[in-house]
Amino acid sequence: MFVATAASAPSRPTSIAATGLLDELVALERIGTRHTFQRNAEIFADGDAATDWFRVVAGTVRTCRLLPDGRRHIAGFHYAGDFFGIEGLPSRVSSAEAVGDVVVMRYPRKAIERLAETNPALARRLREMAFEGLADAQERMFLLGRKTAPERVASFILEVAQRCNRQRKVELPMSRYDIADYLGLTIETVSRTLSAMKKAGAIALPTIHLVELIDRGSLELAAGTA
Amino acid sequence: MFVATAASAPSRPTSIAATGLLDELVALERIGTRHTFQRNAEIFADGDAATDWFRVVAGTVRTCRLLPDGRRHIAGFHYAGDFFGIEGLPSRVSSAEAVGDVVVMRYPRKAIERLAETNPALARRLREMAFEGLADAQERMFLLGRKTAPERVASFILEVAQRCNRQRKVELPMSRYDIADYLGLTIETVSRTLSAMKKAGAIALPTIHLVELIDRGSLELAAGTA
DNA sequence: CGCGTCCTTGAGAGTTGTCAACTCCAGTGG
DNA sequence: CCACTGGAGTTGACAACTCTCAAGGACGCG
Repeated sequence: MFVATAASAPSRPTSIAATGLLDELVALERIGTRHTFQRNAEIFADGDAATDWFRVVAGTVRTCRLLPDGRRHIAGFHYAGDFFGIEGLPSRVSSAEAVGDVVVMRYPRKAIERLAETNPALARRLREMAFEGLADAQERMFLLGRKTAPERVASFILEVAQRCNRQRKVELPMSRYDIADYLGLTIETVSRTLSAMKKAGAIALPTIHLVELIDRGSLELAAGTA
Repeated sequence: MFVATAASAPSRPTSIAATGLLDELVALERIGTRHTFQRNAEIFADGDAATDWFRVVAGTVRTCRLLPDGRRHIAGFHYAGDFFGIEGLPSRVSSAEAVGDVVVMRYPRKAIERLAETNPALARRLREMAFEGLADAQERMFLLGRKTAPERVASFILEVAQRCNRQRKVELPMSRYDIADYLGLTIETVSRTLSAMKKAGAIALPTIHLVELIDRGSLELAAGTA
């Protein structure tokens, strides 16, 4: 099970066997505990001590930040295989919630650190993971700072498609509200933009949570950066 | 020299002696080479092979991304002590430029990786650095996704003040254009917002590149999250 | 079948962007 | 010494994109 989810994770696929990671990953697995959460359940809360790391086994997790007046921003969606809650702060500045029903593994941070001290392969993997996270974050900052609403939505659809290895039918497990808070828009703007893309023939929306890519080229063009 | 700059770097100060990092840092220093760049000179370019990591010794560096139509976003400013160019991608998706005259150290990535394989303390430090970078990036994403122009500018001033350990007089080495591209605004909006803050008595602007914090409380209030 | 939640669509408002003129200042050369 | 020049910054008027507010539709669930 673990190997399967680990293999489905990578944006930059590395052969587990080749890196000699397998033993380390098994060791990691041994210190983890399995937990399930229902839709919208809180996995950890803003202000909690950040004593654990998490990894998604099944389902989708969102990490959120709130402003006192209610404005919300979603720092990220985490899919099967992804680690989350791994920022370097002693306490949480965001909360993590289940988008649908999810299964996660929880690893005590201290135990991971101990493992990493003696397992260079695991240490390298953790490092790579963090650096990949940095690259992703820069991509998102660019989107939030300089892209228009249609560009953001197009980028988002393509991002999910790539993350989940889908060519035509892309599942969006999250609500429009989640998408809006992820892209720095409002639900109305997201909805309108999707409708416009549908009318333009770039996508179809067979159900609320499914996007079908009709004209990928025009989406990539709209996204600004493919 | 190295120890001094390393000591001036941390947002989360860790005693170098206590972590036993000193030897590793010296080893790191040995594989680095020193380089100087003039104002606006390019340190690395979009598309270059990401074979090296960099650290600022003196001055300020900006990392930029460009859209074909000319829109620019500044992914980050890097001050003395900061590492930059450490994302996990094989080639650069951004360029790095000197804001003023700068001195940087360049470290071959492979050599760093080799060092990290055998030095758990260095490996841990690199990991911490990456995780801190992730936390910073989340803060920035929140700013770009959900904060208003005045909130962004106030947050920026406070961020620079904290980064450079200043209480009242904060130096902004970068141009208004740089600030705008960092905050996802236009120079006009940045300029107007600074003028409004000045008129409101929150700050003074003795010179173009200097901000004096008159009423820090109102700035923190305006920033939304202090 | 009714209710609630999520989504869509419309109309109008507001923040921020665009375009343009003006100021300020450093550097240069008459 | 002063005029000229160019870049950076400021300010104003207007436009536009996105948000806000509001109503109406779709769908699932009791």
